[in-house]
Amino acid sequence: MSKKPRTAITPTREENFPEWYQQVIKAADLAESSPVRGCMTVKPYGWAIWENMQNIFDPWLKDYGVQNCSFPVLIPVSFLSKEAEHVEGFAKECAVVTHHRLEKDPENGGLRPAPSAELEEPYVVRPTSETIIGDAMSRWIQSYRDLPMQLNQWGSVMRWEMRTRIFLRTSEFFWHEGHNAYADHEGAKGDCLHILDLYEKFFTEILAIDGYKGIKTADERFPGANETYAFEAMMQDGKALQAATTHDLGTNFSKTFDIKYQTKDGGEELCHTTSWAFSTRMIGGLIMMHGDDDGMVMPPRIAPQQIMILPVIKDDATAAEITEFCEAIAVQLKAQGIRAKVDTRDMRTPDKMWDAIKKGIPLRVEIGGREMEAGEVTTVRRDIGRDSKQTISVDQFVNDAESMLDAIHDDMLVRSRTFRDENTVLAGSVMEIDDFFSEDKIGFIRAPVEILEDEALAAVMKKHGLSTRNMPFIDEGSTVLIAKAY
RNA sequence: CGGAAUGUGGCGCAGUCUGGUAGCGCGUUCGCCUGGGGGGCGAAAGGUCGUGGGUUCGAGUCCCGCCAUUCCGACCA
Repeated sequence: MSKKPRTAITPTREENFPEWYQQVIKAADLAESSPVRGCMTVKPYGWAIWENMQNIFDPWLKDYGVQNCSFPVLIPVSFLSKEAEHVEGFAKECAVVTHHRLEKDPENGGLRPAPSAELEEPYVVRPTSETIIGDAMSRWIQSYRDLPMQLNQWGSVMRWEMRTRIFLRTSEFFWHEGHNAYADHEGAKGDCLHILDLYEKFFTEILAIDGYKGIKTADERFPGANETYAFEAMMQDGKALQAATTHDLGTNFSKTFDIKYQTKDGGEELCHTTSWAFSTRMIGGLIMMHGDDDGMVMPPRIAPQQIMILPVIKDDATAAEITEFCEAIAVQLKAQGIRAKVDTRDMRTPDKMWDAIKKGIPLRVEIGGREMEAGEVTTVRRDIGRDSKQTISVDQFVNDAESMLDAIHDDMLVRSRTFRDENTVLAGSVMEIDDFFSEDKIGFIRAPVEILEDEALAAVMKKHGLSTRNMPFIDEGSTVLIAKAY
């Protein structure tokens, strides 16, 4: 009587992808929704992923010349209103601070904003910081010698979203936002392209997620940008996830915030500014890219725990000895900079295993009396599962651990690429697009850009909930990607 | 903000139609046996039934408001 092995996550991806996504977050203990509408509480295991993202990416920015700093979380409403397109884009989703004091509410005994403490000018909780950083840059940049100015801050922003999902879209989310200023268009454009390359490197080499770099169509541009460049990844359900963007803001913000510099010959010119970001949304991307029906599958380089060592203890007599044996191996792994840990919790072994599986720890190591006697370990790769179970000597394992993790990363990246390629479909007409999505197929459509001129396109896009993702560099602007998106 | 659904111990649900002292599974705690992909037996703890009103002798159950979550749409990283 062979029963189909129970999956750790119900429902499965195939049964109900959005619900599966929620359940993975819960099972892996990444985050939960909070008492604050639309906001999430990121739990330690989830936050550890974000910390790793910061720790890895931040030095890359520093190496490029970017300096970190911090601007206020509150922005004067008057700042936001200066750039016309920018206001239009963000005004409708701003949380507004109007008072600076609470007082006892005579009506119900609770607290209320004190009417006497109303601010003359309200603030918005920053939805993004172009304006307040533009204001600073106008004072900080005087001469061509001050350029380029490359600033970044790690922080959170707030956008009052109508519909939220943990990591993918929450009212408050964490990100880094870079804001650079250059003397001319070439500088700004080069900046956008360079940082997009850094993002690509980060997504492929660290997160094992490949996608498409490209230029956004006009209607998908950032409010206030002349050009938006984006990295678009394909999730397992075929929907697109905009993973990161860089914006060429031209002189739009320089004009409104008076960001000018004196040229070598004494003239006065407007700066060309850029802004660029990725966010905690990428944690959602990791889940939807790599997760399976048993939960999270962490790419090794971002995994908070890369190797989990499970002592398999049968009786109290050998417990201490086995644990010690495990700890000694962990020490050797840690000496190589590997994030390894022995699970010494007072739980049943199978429960520990499932916990490691649901959390997506890349490599699980089981060590019981048998292994200890023989000087061996049993390893299991999370991305492959029980079929990858193998027993090797401790020495070999310690020696190969790093390359085993690299192999996991490489395989995950190849799978990501293969999936993307297999689900990117060429289409030459609006009808083909309609047919594709009418048949419930998933993936990206790659169509000639001329299709954007076709008057029938809008209706089909609307019918299937599609949007243009970008015009990918690989086709040098001759095609456009069309897909459903997060 | 429109359409739909849901809110009952930590989690998943039944109970609501037909009002009458709040139940089940998992998890948790304790004990014993166990321990290499979710084990067994026994005991125990744990709930203002989302919230505020109303109807009633009596409300988880009926009526109204509000809030939250999820899904679909519009909007968006």
